[in-house]
Amino acid sequence: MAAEIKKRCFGLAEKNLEMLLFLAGLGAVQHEIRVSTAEAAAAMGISQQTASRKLRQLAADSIIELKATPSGCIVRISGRGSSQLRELHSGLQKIFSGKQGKKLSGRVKIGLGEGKYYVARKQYLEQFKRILGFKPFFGTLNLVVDASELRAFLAGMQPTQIKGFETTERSFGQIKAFKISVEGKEKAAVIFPERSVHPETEIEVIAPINLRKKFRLKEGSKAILERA
Amino acid sequence: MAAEIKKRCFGLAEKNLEMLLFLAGLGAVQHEIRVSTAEAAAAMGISQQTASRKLRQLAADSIIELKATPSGCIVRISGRGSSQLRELHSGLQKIFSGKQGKKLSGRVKIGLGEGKYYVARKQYLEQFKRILGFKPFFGTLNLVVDASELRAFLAGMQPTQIKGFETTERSFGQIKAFKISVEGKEKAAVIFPERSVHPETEIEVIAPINLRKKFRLKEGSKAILERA
DNA sequence: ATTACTAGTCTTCGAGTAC
DNA sequence: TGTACTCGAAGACTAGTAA
Repeated sequence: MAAEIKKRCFGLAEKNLEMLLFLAGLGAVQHEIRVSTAEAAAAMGISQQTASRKLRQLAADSIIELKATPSGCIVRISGRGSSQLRELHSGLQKIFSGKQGKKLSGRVKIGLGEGKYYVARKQYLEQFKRILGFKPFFGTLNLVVDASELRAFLAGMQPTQIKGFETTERSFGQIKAFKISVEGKEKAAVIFPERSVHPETEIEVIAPINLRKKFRLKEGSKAILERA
Repeated sequence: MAAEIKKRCFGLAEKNLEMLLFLAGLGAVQHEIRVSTAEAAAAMGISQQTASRKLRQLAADSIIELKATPSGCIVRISGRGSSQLRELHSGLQKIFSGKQGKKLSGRVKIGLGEGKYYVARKQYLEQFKRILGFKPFFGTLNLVVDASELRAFLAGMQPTQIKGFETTERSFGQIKAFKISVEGKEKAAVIFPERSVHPETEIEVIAPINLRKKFRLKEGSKAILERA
């Protein structure tokens, strides 16, 4: 009975989307329409009872305004329903515009310099050189990015594994690295040391040169990463 | 086990649409992506097991190509999946373009003249005059239209009821009428005699004048109806 | 760390039917 | 014709767990 609140990818917490689309297709976004539950049921390949129930559920969730009369239902999609459909629409537009996860923009955050400490270990350096193809500059560029943009950006790439190792003092965990380019030019890599628990919206970038200097990046500057 | 085939409004026979949208948002339309079932599950507010099942269902329906490895899933949306998303996209575009069900185009079909017989009854004529506001020309214009366009066109209008009656010889059923205009000018009405079983894609139009003559319509000519 | 099977629970469906 | 209730059946979900 409790109204479940689920966060969904497209702002679409709606399970009766199909019915909503059917109604929208009948023009219920713009104005009131008449539908019988049987008509909707036939169009969607479900029973009249289920169509009736789905309509009432949509109405209960304020997705549509519903007046059930003995001669049919008068339906209009509410503001909330429209905005859900619009969100879906713009989401699809993004997908088919082709600019999906090819770039990632972030804002520079001057970190505490922990990155330096890890990256400078010679056991890591040797692997970076061999696997990524460059000896990283001593220091990392930290960027704050959007979590879902980051996910989309990374999903399309193969990660490279940098193995961990142990010294007499302590052990160093493995690092997951993704080859990228910065500002369309500079070869670089996003690294995820598997031990250190980063916030989901913060990433570390290493490159053969001092990125901050080359691109004159200050705290809060915008930087664009692209797939390599 | 049998693959159910349901005809749906948006060409979307897919119940795992949410997962499909999630994958598309990660760029799986353009290229292969890596996702773990747990990651997808967290993003969608479902369990890892369900995410796994949904992925396999999508793969079984050839909506996606799926390679499950011990280090995650490699997913790419198939041609079939893409086209379903595209259809959804264009459907939404139609909805928000605002040209939803405001007009209806049809092709003239020279009928057998049955319409004349009904329409010309003086008991009907009297009601047409009173309720629709005009005395119809002796003869109907038959149009072949698209079933779903017709449904969308009619859903946005209030029907007017023309009552049936009985003569000594036989009885005449009631007629459902929708006030419209033809070619943006001529006042008219689409009528549905409730007795006669029309095919879903054929409608009868009555007007105070001879529409066929006025607009020079022949068999197969295109005619546009608008809401009144 | 993965994927995915099994089993029990919970949700959703639709036939019958009331209004 | 309509909408919508009940209730038994079918399907979907998750926890536990194997691999």
